Amino acid sequence: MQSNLPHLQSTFTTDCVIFGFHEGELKVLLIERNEYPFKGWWALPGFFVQHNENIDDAVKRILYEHTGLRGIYMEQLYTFGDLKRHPQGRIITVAYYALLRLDDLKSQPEPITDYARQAVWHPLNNLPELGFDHRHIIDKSIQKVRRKISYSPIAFELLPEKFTLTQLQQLYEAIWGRKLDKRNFRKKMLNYDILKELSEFQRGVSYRAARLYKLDKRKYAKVFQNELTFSR
Amino acid sequence: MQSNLPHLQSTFTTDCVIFGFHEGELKVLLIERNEYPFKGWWALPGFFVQHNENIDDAVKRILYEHTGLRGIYMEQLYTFGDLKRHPQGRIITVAYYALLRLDDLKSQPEPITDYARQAVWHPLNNLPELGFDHRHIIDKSIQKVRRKISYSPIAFELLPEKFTLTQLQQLYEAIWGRKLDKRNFRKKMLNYDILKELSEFQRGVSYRAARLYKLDKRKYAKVFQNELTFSR
DNA sequence: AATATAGTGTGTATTTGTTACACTATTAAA
DNA sequence: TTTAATAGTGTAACAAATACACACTATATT
Repeated sequence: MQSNLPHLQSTFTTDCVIFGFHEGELKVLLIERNEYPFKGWWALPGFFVQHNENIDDAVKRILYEHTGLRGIYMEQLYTFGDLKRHPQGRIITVAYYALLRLDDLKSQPEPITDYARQAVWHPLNNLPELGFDHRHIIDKSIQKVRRKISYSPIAFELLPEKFTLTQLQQLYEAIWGRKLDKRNFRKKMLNYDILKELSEFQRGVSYRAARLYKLDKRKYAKVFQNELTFSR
Repeated sequence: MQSNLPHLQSTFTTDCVIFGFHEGELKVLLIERNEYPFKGWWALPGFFVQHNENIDDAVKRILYEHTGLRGIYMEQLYTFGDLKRHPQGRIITVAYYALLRLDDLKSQPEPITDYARQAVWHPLNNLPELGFDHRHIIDKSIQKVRRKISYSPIAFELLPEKFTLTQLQQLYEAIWGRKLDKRNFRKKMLNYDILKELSEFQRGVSYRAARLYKLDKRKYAKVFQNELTFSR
């Protein structure tokens, strides 16, 4: 806006809270930092946004560098700009969260960046100490996911393409942090009429195999506009 | 994060969508810009965040400079950073929205900044052409307010301290853009048990004066935690 | 004085959503 | 063939949301 400054550029970072769901537990992908500040500490994947790069593209790049995957669901969360959040001066960070199908990952992720020594999935309920204000960012993102899951079918972004109703229920339970009634959950979920019942069943389990479902993409799109109300 | 850059600083702006409610209509405070780029255009109040200033404080300052008021309700909306959004290079803006009691304003606001020639309330349904991506920012903020009003009593931030139930209903109708059933609205709203019925009535109206209500602050606080569900 | 209009105030029937709750079926492993 | 583990299913009571009916009050216009 100041017209006397010819070519202004913003220096800022982006950080991404990457959620995964495995064995009934929500997990977050953290990196061990290989650069100062907070070298050797756990932190969120994130780095400076390049000057010729849209923010969304930077996040996509960071997601790819840490998971090897593209097309991951992501959404902007909040911008953190407290004067003291970064030891080297005021650097704001535009935080995103992303939801990942863990079965799309072939193996343990190996980051291809200089600033991360390794990337490891941590259970949300048992996080190590984190650098910067990253703990605060994670707390805020889980709040947002918790709210968003009640009016938008984002939960499916965390599940494999074919899933059982029990898996879906466990996911809701993990996000909301409380048990749900099985019959009521199924009734409600099937009533939305966004799931396609498959004739396939689970394999390799030592008990009665559960039926598999997948999202009905057409109906899904409709519901995405109208907004679900999956409360409580 | 790059440890070889000693004192990094972010250059970025903040813009604020200030909502007001008057005569059954939602309004937005716009300024006529007095600086390039977009000199002479309508735009949102907003400017560079100073290097020693928290973002929230910058927004509070901007709100004060344009309305003369402090303690206005405000919330971060989204950060816009498209490469082409600012003609002088990539400047990201951290957008906020604010909700204002118009009766707190003594008169037409007179901005005390250099970059604004005047500030004028515009009806949300009839906005002029705006500079930058500000039209987009307003669209996004009304979506957010529309959603937030269903689970949080932010509507009261737009009303005078003492208000009638009809005013409250008109506000919901203006934000949601549709008519509500009067009897059901009142029943539902009174059921939340967050309003205090006053023994005062409207004055100076040429029809039956309506009873005035105000928020019951104690109960309000409780509800704010638990979250309302005022849907549809 | 009559009429139209806009507002307040109360009640009730209907529909819709939420909750609580317990047994049978299937599969693999021992 | 028994055991262990999980899948799968229906109904009734209750609460909440909605639609709609009616009555009353105040004011402006004619």
